[in-house]
Amino acid sequence: MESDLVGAADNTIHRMAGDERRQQLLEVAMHLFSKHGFSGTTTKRIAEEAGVSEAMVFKHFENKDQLYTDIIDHKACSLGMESPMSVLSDFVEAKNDFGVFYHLALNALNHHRQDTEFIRLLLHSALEGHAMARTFFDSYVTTIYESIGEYIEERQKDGAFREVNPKIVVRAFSGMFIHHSMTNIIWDKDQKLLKVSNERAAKEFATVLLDGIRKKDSSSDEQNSTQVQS
Amino acid sequence: MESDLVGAADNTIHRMAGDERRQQLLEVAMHLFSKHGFSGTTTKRIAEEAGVSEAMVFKHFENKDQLYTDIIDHKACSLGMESPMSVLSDFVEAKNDFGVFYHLALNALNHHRQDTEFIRLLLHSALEGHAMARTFFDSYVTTIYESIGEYIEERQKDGAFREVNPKIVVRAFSGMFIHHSMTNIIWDKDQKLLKVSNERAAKEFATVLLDGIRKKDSSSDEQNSTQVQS
DNA sequence: ATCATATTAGTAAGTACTTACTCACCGTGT
DNA sequence: ACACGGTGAGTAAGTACTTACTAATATGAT
Repeated sequence: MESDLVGAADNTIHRMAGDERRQQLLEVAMHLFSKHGFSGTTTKRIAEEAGVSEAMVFKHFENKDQLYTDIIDHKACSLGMESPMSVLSDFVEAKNDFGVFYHLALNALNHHRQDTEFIRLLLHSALEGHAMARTFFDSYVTTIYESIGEYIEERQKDGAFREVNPKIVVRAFSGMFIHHSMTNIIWDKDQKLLKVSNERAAKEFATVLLDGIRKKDSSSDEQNSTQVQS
Repeated sequence: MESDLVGAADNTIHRMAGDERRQQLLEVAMHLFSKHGFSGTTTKRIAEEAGVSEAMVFKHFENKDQLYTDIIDHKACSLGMESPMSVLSDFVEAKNDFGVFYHLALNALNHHRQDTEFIRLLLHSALEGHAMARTFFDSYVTTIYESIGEYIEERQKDGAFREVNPKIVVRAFSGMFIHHSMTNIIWDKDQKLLKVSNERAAKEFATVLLDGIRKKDSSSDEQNSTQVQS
């Protein structure tokens, strides 16, 4: 069907160092798993793509399952788990509402764009019911819901926000940017339907969340509000 | 691992009518495909689950691929394709903003909840890059973006909505309820993180979209500074 | 109704090939 | 000299799909 080579820039003939090859196998495997899922990816194909015999895969990884979870551990540690809250703390302390939500969204959108493969892998494993997906969700997503939820609660006490269930607000807002990323990653890769920069998207999403789309002051000025620049 | 029988309420021993069996095979296969994906589902397993020999699968369907696309055609015609806009036309004509967005969301949420298997199938096929996923997206999703987009444009001309790219608004709003459904379907099936009725969710989402979460009458607004230059 | 006939639902046992995984064995650099 | 990166040739269990066949049922002429 397809032929997607990836790590075959091998002029320096064979014989990599062990760790190097292991790393390469992880990358090749991730690429394939993210494209075809777990059961859609064969160990033979992984080996081929890495330019190595199938036996090598099993020298470096106990079995296919182990390889899969190793990829996830590896990636989850290096990229996924760096708390998204750390970047926001300044804005949270300053109670800069727009800053908080803008950077939350922008940060996520940038991550998703640069780590498409991991997102696809995550989705595959979630659909297939792999245990790791649950782990990721429990430790990562729950954290965000709590942190952002707390911020919203605080701002409600300040009288700055309406009284809505904070979790619903988090769901609504994360829905905006996560669904935006998902659409671009799995449905509309060439962004025929909607093409915007991450900055623009984050800005509009944050503005909608905070102010909605309905004009509030129908009395005074008719149209100025937010200006749109493409 | 698991043992999920589905259509084995067979007291009337064997020998179904052809169409009946075909229907049963479609249902069983859909159930399995939605759970394990295309390559994760074997024809043997489908046959087993239907309580019939593997050969029967190939009597009714040319091959595994054909079975897959037959399921999708069948489902897409019967359930997916009924335009979600038809329900909204009354609200659109009345320019009932809340009505439009509330019922758009509620309708989708109810559909997603009652047709979880099809949603999972759709996601699997999109991830696996099956041609049908693209078809579904092109014909179904695009339609919604256009219809709702037009409504928003109209309301902007009325001076009722701010000037934002309508497509971004659609993306933001559809993100709220689609991501809500997706989360409940693939990540948080028992809704530990957030449990709300579809009516409640639709209401809050529509309200957030229209009015945001920030209080408008903030006379005591000290720091807003919602300016960020990208 | 009756019984031969045609049709259809169904199967057991294959075929040709792929799958994950193993093991005995190279060859080269330090 | 030997550890270490690497392979060729396996194996047993699956895989999608086929073949050659049986038996239940519908049909229709008598």
